[in-house]
Amino acid sequence: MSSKAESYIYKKVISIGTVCELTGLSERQIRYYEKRKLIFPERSERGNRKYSFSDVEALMEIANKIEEGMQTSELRKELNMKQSTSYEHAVKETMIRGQLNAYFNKRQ
Amino acid sequence: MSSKAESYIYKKVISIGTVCELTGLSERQIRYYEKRKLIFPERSERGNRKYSFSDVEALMEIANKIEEGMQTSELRKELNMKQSTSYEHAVKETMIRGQLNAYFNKRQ
DNA sequence: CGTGTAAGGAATTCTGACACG
DNA sequence: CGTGTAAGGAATTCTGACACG
Repeated sequence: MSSKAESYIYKKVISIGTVCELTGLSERQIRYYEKRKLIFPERSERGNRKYSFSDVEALMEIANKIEEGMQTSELRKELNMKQSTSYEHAVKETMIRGQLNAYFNKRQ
Repeated sequence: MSSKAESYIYKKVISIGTVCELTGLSERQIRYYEKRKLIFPERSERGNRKYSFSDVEALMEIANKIEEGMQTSELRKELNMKQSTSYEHAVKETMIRGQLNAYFNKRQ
């Protein structure tokens, strides 16, 4: 009754001020990393940015990498790679599933 | 690297406006249930209420019970019962652990 | 490139109170 | 008892810009 396995991790409910407290970053920094397409907050009706816990984690990793001298463009490339990799995985899975379906459809 | 098992469910990071959206309740209602000691938000430095996902779930249950005609005083009693029950459990566990410790200490 | 800051406006949140019932 | 509302102030958030480098 009180525990649904909805992933609260991805729910965008945290406002920028709270994200600042959680990450130690400034609003300026957080908005800049958004501009560089490293994070993707949602917007409330009024237009206020809303972040998830997942975003907060991502921001802390970004902050570390930046401190180490990495540039946002490089971080952006990393992100693209991760995404294309999981995209390829998805494609592979879809293909296999297609083969399985074809197989079973023949037998039905 | 990106998944820590911290319970985000209990982290107080959601502001009252967002809680309104998530629960469908008014700010007035949410503050009133706090006054009746049914929920316990934290406060930011400035004094703004911060809620957890757990609070949001609790509020939705409260809202249901209220709709069914239950009063906040009754809900408060329910809460006391739940808490005293888990308190009793904790006491029992502590006692058993004490016996175990006593047992092993003797043998050392 | 990454970040600080002052600027001005619009929405947010807070509290205590009047109101109905 | 539970909730709506107008009131006034204080903090929040937003955007675009100037700045340094």
